[in-house]
Amino acid sequence: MTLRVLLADDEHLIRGALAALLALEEDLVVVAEAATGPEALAMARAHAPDVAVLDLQMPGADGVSVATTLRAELPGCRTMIVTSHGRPGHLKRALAAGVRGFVPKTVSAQRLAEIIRTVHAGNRYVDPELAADAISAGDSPLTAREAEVLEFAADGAPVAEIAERAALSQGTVRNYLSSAVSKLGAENRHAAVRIARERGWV
Amino acid sequence: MTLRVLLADDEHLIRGALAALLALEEDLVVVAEAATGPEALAMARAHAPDVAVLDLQMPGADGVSVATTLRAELPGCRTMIVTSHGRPGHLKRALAAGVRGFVPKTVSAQRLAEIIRTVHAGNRYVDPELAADAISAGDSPLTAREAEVLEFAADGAPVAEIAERAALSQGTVRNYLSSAVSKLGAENRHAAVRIARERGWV
DNA sequence: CCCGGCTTCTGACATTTGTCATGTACGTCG
DNA sequence: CGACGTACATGACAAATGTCAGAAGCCGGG
Repeated sequence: MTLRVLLADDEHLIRGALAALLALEEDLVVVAEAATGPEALAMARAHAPDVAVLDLQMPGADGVSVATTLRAELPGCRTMIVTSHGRPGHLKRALAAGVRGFVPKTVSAQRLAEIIRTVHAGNRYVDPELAADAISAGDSPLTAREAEVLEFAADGAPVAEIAERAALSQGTVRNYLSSAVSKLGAENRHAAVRIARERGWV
Repeated sequence: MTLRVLLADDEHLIRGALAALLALEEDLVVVAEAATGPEALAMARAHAPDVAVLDLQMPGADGVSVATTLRAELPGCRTMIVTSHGRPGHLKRALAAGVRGFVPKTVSAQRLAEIIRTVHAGNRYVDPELAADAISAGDSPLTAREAEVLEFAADGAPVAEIAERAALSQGTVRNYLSSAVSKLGAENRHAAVRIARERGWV
């Protein structure tokens, strides 16, 4: 009884190397590979794998949104995320999307294989260090609107533009930004964006 | 006559997988692995490899600074950079540091092996797409001071702080920021920072 | 039902910015 | 030498931003 795996990562080098390493495991077989979010979805539909191993950052659609779609379309397919830069908020979003495994790329291949089996068995696995980060970072103190406005401010747009895009008055936008900045203990909104990014709250 | 390779990448998964794939090549042997910049240097000193394959982003010291040191200490050792997010400026800095190969992680393992051989033979290899990006992005239009001030502004610090850290008057800082912003065609300095980052000019 | 929190707005104010004109000093290059 | 570009500064003004007070509506919990 082999365990069928889908591998999605935009870095060809990594993906190929990973596939080779997983192929060494007796009970695992990589049935499909994908380099982008949409491609991963198409491959999953075509091959119905047991476990989908997704990179967090991919062109098209990120790992979490792929996982969400997969959860709806292929309930029998377990999903897990592998990532280089694990920000706490991503972990939260991933778990909310029904992802059962979340590991950094710093783990070894044997460990990854074990985790794939764990996930397939219906259990969950979250990297202890990432979990600790997520717990210590805690929940976002920002309200929904504050987060939304901060997101619009992320690329350095002036208040007028943010107001237009968020369909709010400029005064309201400034109030939200102001409260977000004070909640995050930042110097100004740009620093606030940076902090929220680090914590994965945007 | 085997070709001795040093592999440095902070992601254990990638590094191990890569080592396994390169081991399949008859003429290549991975003599050392490292997860950080300083570790890479120590390993290089201990094993004197023919080619050092360095990740651009590593804890401690990045690939380019490792390459610079290596160039001085072990002139016989060729260096090459492998990276996920290749920004044009990095390529320039890398070439200036005497790096002979610069490839994204999207290449296949066979290709990487070929490139390692190319580099060892004394030739250079730069990924065509990255090269095109670098050429189209061109040289930084910023003067040394403009770039310096922009860098201090990178984390969203207010002008007063930048002025202090750069030992300039606030007016001067604003002038530099202003000219940088107009040179980059940005809305404001924060957008300018983003653009300069993308182009690898910071 | 009333209180508190979230959302939304307005208006006013201080501070921080971006921009411009203008000036000095120091190199280099013709 | 004189012109030119770069580095650095000042001062002044307009625009953007940050902060505060106040006020209205909505919703959920006690």
